[in-house]
This record gives sequence, C-alpha cells and structure tokens, in this order.
Amino acid sequence: MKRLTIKDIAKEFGVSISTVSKALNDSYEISVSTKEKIQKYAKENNYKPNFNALSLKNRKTKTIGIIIPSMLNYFFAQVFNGVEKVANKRGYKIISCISNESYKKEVETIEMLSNGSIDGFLLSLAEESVLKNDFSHFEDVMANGTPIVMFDRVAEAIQCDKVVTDDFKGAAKTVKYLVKSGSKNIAFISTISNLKVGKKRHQGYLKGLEKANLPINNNLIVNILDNDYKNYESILTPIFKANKIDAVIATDESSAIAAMKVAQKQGHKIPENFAVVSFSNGILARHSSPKMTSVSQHGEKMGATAAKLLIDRLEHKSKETIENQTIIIKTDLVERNSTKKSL
Amino acid sequence: MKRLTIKDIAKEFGVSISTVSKALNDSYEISVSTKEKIQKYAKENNYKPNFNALSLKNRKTKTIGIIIPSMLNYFFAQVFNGVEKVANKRGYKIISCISNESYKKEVETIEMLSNGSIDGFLLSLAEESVLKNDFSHFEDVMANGTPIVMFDRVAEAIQCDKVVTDDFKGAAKTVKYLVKSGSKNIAFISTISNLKVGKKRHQGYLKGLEKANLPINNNLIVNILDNDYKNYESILTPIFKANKIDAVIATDESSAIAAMKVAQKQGHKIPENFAVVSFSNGILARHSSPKMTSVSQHGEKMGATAAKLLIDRLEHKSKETIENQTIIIKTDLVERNSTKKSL
DNA sequence: TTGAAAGCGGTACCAC
DNA sequence: GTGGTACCGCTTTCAA
Repeated sequence: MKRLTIKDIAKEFGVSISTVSKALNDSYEISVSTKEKIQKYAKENNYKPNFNALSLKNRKTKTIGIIIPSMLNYFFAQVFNGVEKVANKRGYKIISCISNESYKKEVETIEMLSNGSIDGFLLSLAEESVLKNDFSHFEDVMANGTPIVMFDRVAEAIQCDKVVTDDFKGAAKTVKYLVKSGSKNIAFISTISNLKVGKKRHQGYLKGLEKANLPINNNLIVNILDNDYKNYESILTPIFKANKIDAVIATDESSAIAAMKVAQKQGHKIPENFAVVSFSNGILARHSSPKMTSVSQHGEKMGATAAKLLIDRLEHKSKETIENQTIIIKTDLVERNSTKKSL
Repeated sequence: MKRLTIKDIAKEFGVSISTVSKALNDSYEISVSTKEKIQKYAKENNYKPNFNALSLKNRKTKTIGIIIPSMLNYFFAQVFNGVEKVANKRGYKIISCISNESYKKEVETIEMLSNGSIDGFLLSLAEESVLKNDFSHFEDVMANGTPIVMFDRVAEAIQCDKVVTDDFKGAAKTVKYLVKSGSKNIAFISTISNLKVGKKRHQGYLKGLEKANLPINNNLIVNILDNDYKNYESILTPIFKANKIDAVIATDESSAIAAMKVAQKQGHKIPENFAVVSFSNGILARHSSPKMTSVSQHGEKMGATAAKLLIDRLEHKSKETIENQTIIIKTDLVERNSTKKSL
C-alpha cells in the first residue's frame, strides 16, 4: 500500500539510509556488491524517489506552469501540444491552468503556483489583462526568481523571453497574395481588435494595401466586438451588402467561416470571384466548404519554442544572466480552396 | 530573490519557528498581538508556505494527474475544461499529459507521476492500450494507493471509478429520431470501431434499427480504419454511390462532415432528403454548412464529474472503502440544420 | 566502504 | 503563550 522509501530498503538490508541513497545513485563510495543488491531490490519493488522530498532538497521541481486563455481554441491547443512534447522530452511535467481570458483567474493562478510548485511559467495573456494593462503580478513572480516566457499574447512592458507570431508580415503578405490573384476590394475582419496581435494584423493589412497602391476603405475594416460566433453572420451581412468586396482576411477561423457563408448567400462564388483567408490554420479551415486558405501560425512550433526557451533558462548553469530574447515565428500561407491558386 | 520562509520570519521577530507556524495558522495558543504582527509581516512580504514541504509533510499534494489521448480533439478539450473548473474550485492543481494514443507514453506518464507528484489520476485510455488490452500499469498504481478515475474510454477489467457516455442509447435514440423524420436507409459511419465507445454506438445503431423494424444492411455500416480525415471523402464516395442512403450517423465530426460533402456532391439535399447526425457536438458541427445536428456527450460535464469523483475519493475521511461507481452521462440530441426538425 | 547528521520548509506534539 | 524537537524522504558532507 504505502510506497517504498529509502528507509525501508535500509531496514531490509540492515544498512544505513545514506548507503542506500548512494547505492541507488551509483556512487563510487559503495561496493559493487552492495550496489547491485540494493539496486536490484529497488527495481524489483518499484522504488521511486519521492518527488516532494527531491524538490524540497533541490529547490527545483522540474515542473513548469502554463497559463492558457482557452483550451477550446485550437491554436492554443496546438501550442500546448508543442509545449508538452518538449517538456516531456526534457523530463519536465506541466501544470496547466486555463485563465478563460480572466484577469482575476490569471492572477490567482500565478499566486497559487508561486509557492515552489513550479520552476517557471509559460503564458499567454488573458484578454482582460491586456485591457486592464496590469501586469504587476508577473513582476512579483519574476522578482522571486521565477522566469516567465510569454507566447503569442505578450506584454511589451514586461522584460522576459517571448515567442510571437509575425502578425504584421503575415497580414501584409496575405494582402499581397490576394492582390496578385486579382482581388481589389479586400476587407479585414477582426474579432481581436483589442489585442496587440489583432492590431498588428490590422497594421499589416494596411501596409499591404499601401504597398499594392490600393486605397484604404474604412468600411471594409470590420471590428467585431461581440464574441459570440453565432452573431457573426448577421453582423457581416449588411456590411457585405453595402460594400463591394471581393476578398476577406479574417483574424480567426470562426469569422472567416461566417464571411464565407455570407458571401455565398449573397451569390458570390468562392474562390472564383471572392477569396477568403483566415489566420491560425486550425481545424475549421480544413473542414469548411470550400477548404480555407490560411495563415499558419505554427502553434506547435510556438509552444515548442517557448518551452525550450524556458527550460534552457532554467537549466542554464553559468550564473551570468542570459539576455531576454524575443523569438518571432514566421507565418506561412497554406493554400486551400477559398482562394485562387497562385501560379 | 529567494522566497521568504518561516525561519526568516522567526528571525525577524526573534521568536521560534513554531511560534511563527502557529501564528500563521491562527492558532489559539498564540497571543493576538503576536499573531497580528506576524500575519501582517507575512502578508506584506508575500509569504507563501512552501508547496513541497507541505506535500512532504502531509503526504498529499492537492494535485491530480490527467492523461488525455489528444488535446486537439475538441471533445477532450471540453473534458479538460470541466476537470479544470472543478479542480480549481476545490484547490487542486492539474498536471496534464497527452498520451497521443500511445501505450508507451501512457505507461511512461503513469510511471513518471507515480512518485508522489500527484494524489490521483484522471484518464481516458490511449487507443493503443485498448488494442493491446494491457492495463497492468494501472493496477500497479492503484495497488500503491493512488486512485484512478477513468472517463470516456475506460477499461472494464479495471476496478475503479468511471464516467462514461451512454453511447448505446445515444445511438439508438438517434436512429429513432431519424426514422421519425422519415429516414429509412440509415448508414452508420465509424472511425473508432476498435474502441469500446465505438462498438457501443454500433450496437445502439443496430438496436435502433431493430426497434424501428428496419432491416440491417451491412453495406451501410462503414468502419473507417484510416485515421487521416483527408481520405474520408474518397472512402465514402463509392459507398454512397453504390447504396441507397438517406441518412448518416457518424461517430465523429470529421467523418460526418465528409459524409455531408459527399452526399451534397452526389446531389442530395441536406436536410430535405438526406440527414446527417454526428456524435460529440464539437466545434465542427457548429460551423459546418448546414450546421450539424449532433449527439452531445457533454464533455465538460464528463470532466467535471470525473474530477469530482476523484477529489471526493481523495478527501473521503472515513477509512471504509467507498464502492467504485460508474457514472453514465446521458447524451442529448442537439438539433441543427442537417436534419429535419422534429415536430 | 559505510554511517551519522544536518538541512530542505514546514507541522504538531510536548514541555516549560 | 512560547519554544524545542521529531518527522516527512532524500542528498551530501564529514567522520569513522
């Protein structure tokens, strides 16, 4: 019932616990015969050093905490996957919490885990925290020596390692791509206009238009603030009716799908005379009709990179502080059938 | 830099560590004035009792381990959400691992966490473990006194708490529903025929036909073994061509969407003369065209129930063993536009 | 080659 | 009302 401890083994062989400890760690101080029998016994009886005792002793837990805005968001699930792979490979466990975009939950989670439960944090800001622009909870933690790596939704004001998507270029390149395949009236639909990543995409869109010598038409820039996807179609319908539009760039899949449906209802043919591109390249893009051309943000790669950054920092032997770095993950356009194939 | 300990506080006030400990725990033994100043100081300096010290002392971690086959599966993400909510509310952390349907990974994870890292497990079997039918790794853990609660994909051979979907009834009821709205040639498409949940749905389907006095046509029972969703359409196309089909029940969303597309390509009108219902009620169902009628498995509820079961067991004071229980989550049909509305 | 003991950060029993 | 100390399980230094 109870787990085997080093003490039990010591009693079994009538030796001291230090002997057992050393034997299990294959110390040169212990005779081969003693080591062998102790190791054999330990293995046979499935001995495992107690995690909490080790963590207490070593002052590190080989555990990282991850705070994610939502797990139902495919992109974040991909990031999580990437994190999990790297962490697992390097022997780290993951304690995961969902902030649900709540500032309060984010703060509470940070608090809860700042008691030696974890060695470092991986996190993407909750929307509410971004709006509040309050990041002091992170500073407290970092002052305690717990490193943080932020991904995707990062706080510029906080000095820490970061992994972000190249949202600006991703959007600009998309405009270029659409223009090349004949679009002239490109709408931009954003459901995340309050987030930095949303703003960057917006700016990239504007830059793309500028470079293509296309005019900016504010009527074609749609910021959806309602976050119930069910309303997207009714929000877009009048806009699509009132304006001449032949292409859409959406910041997320749900609104892109809504755009496709509205366009189709209004008689446009996708991709013949109407193109749709969405950010994030998730599961919806692959299953929509037609399948959607997407700006891939490489969620898994982002997660893997963030995890690597954090673990490297945790394990950095030399005392010299490593410079904080920001790694930018380039986006890629995944061409499917909601746009005309470029030649 | 370093975190504040009880010892630091004791030194600060020139008292013993036991006094500090008691003061912080608001013991009646300590004078009000001492308690006040110590508590105040602790709060101001952001003192937090060390997690590992507590866990070591108490022999419990207030942490549960969850092993999930995949986080990219919306259903499992929903389950995770439910788990997270309950765990959080009751003060538990979650260490999460993805098995990726791999037996090896499942075993390794169990091993890795069976060292006092967690108080109990929540898990859904990896497909490979089901195929191997090898569950001894669970027995080892449970013999060590670590409770396991299985959800969705459970092992009948293992005695533990379980939370499952009523797959049989869910499928049978769906047949009834389809028959009522006029379908006579109902196909059953499964991508999980090797899992118990898949078999149950299959049986439920057969039972539904029987009750409706409809013949069983084996040509209409399609087990897709290829798990690349990209091939689903080409697998279904010849089958749909060769058989008279007016409705489809699919075990998962991807194959349901493929079925919709194939049916539409072959000229069927959904829902007018062709109906589609899918299990799991995830994100695809809500975004397909038309939106898909689904058998909701209430993922969040399943996760919440499983977490509650585990935590209740962990915190059960009395020594008497609680009976293992299996909780069945009833399915619900969520009517959307891929079926004719029932009256 | 082996063992005693201190210490990691707490709690709790017992003595004063 | 306060303090001493053993203990949780393990590592590591130092002594034997």
